[in-house]
Amino acid sequence: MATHRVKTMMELAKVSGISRPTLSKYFNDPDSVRVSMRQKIQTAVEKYDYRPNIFAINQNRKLTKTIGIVVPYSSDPFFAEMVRMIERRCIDAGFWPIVFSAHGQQELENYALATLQSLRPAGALIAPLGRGSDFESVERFTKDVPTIVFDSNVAVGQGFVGSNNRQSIGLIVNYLCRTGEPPCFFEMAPVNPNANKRRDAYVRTMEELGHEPMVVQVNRSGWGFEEIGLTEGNRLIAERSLPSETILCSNDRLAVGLIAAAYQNGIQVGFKEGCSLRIAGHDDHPWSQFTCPPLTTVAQDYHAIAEHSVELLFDIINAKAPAKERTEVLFEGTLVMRESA
Amino acid sequence: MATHRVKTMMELAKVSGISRPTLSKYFNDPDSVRVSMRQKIQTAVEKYDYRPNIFAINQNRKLTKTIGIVVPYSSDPFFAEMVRMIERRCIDAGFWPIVFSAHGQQELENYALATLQSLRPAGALIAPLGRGSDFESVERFTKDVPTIVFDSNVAVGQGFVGSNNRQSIGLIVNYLCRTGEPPCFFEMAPVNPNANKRRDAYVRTMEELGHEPMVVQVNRSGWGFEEIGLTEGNRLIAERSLPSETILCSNDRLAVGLIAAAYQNGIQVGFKEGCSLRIAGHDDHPWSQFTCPPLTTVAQDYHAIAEHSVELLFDIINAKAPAKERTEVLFEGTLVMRESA
DNA sequence: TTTCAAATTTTACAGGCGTAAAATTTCTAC
DNA sequence: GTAGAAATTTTACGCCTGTAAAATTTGAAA
Repeated sequence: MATHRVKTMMELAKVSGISRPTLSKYFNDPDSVRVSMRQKIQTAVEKYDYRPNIFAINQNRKLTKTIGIVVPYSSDPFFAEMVRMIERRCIDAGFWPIVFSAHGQQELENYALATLQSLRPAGALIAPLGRGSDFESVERFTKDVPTIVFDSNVAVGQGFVGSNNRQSIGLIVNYLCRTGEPPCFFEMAPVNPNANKRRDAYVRTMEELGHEPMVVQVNRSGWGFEEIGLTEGNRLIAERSLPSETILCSNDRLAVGLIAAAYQNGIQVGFKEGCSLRIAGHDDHPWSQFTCPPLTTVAQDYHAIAEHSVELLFDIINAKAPAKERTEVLFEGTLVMRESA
Repeated sequence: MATHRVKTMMELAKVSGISRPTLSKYFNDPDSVRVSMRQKIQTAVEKYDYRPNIFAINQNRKLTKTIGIVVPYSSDPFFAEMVRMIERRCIDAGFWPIVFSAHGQQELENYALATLQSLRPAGALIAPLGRGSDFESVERFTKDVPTIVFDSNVAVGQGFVGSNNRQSIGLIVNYLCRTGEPPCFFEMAPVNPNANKRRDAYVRTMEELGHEPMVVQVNRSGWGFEEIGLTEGNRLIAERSLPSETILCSNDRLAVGLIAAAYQNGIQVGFKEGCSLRIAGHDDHPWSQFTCPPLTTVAQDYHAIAEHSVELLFDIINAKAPAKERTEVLFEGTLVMRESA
């Protein structure tokens, strides 16, 4: 069966006795040819190990089968997980996902968008850097490519899918207040809209419950959240400047660092007798169950967000008309009670 | 300056009064045209916001500027970090990196390789799944594309760059033996050559030091290392079947899970007075410094591995001749002493 | 067997750029 | 100012597939 390999569709047409347009039709949509023909083609394709030239294909198609995925930081477990789910859905739907990470840098986000744009993708799913984004560039991109924004609600694209921070923060603040001392809120300089929404949600919930909001903002930025949690946690502990013995972190990665700081200072973390600090997070990152103690947090609905983002994008692509209205979909968080708070 | 956008090189030639072949030459290598011409072109390109069509370009070039990067699991912090460094180097060298993750699945690794191959990349840097790889597929890929293998030494491609496990494991085993009870070795069913090499290195070093090797292998596989460390750690502790109070884990992620297990069983981990278990890892993952207690481990030289892999690949690409001999380069690990052992 | 719609083949052109060869212009050195 | 080299332009063809339109064949129902 190891016949010489065939490199063009024309050659395949010759050796298989099938016309080239029919082959072309088949590769565009295997179901568009008769069953008998389909099988004949499949046999020939395998026999001659033929694969269409991606570049030639996309040169003439108005719409490629490429779906761009752009995330701000690919090693962040939240995004890593999102990417995995999104990729899977795209492949299953016959699309060709291609992933870019901005690695936390505006320059690289712009590069990714420019590169992606020149690939003329059918659509894109992007989680912008947020505050670090070059808004003009992102907007220009979305003017050209059907785009769904997820996680960080930058006001561009045909839609947004994310978490309902108001609800999820409300949930955990309520829990923390009911089970002990009302929490203070630990955050760094906000890097994206989520961070702001979470702080605001914290403040509002505390006020609703009749407590004084206590926001501890440290003047740090970047994507090394754990390191910030550790360093600043050490400082706050040394200065004894934490306004509460219950600390709600703006996200799990910050909490991971803070827990490390507590440990290194000999402070027992947890909700049980003998513990002097309660620490909670937000997101339910994959590693949050492995902290010591395991982290109490609010889970974002990863699956729903990924699923819905992709569905929304496919709808827009298939509609072939830019949605007249930017849709926003928010999923609710669920409380995950572990040992830390 | 917001003139109407120009979409083809021909149009750009018309509006700028520069011939198309010269433009083509410029885009292939800006240095191949005179300075005055270069500036004229750059001005026109910006004015008309022109970007060459990637598909049309690559259709005719024998060699594209694409560099494929394939990793077994993009959310593993080791690979996430490697990808970041490799991407950066490629971009700086004027190449176009494109990343694929196998997400731990053979099927997806094959898909990634096939997709990549049809992009006709100038070269590829791949970290195979290892045992989970479809060797035939990987080998077929490397026959077609100049490839450097990193991390997991599967015997394909033009070269390999990785860590000297013999040395690094020797280092930490020595350290552990000098500072306390000789370690047992905790591993799961090996997923790649590294795992085997590390165990063998452990056994040999122990023998050299006159100690009885104690390998604890748990019959689990997959990429959820922390979970395995936690679950199996809990079991081993409950059964009291750990052969030593010093445990060297085959990698940091396993150690993270094991530390969590110890914590949850009320066991103090560390090298200090009052601790009853010492736990060490291998790799120095980004989050190993945030465990409780911080993890003692051996650092792989991420930077050197990334750097050298890329250099090697560029050498091969530029030589335009397949290396007659497969080169193997190993970098040494360095001991990172923290609190856990 | 006839009939007609559906599938396939034939023919032909388009897409945007690489690239080769010959003709022309521009620059550098004398 | 001029020769000679280097850069640029002109001209023309090729890459591999998409796709449209007309001609032909195929298949299944009547």
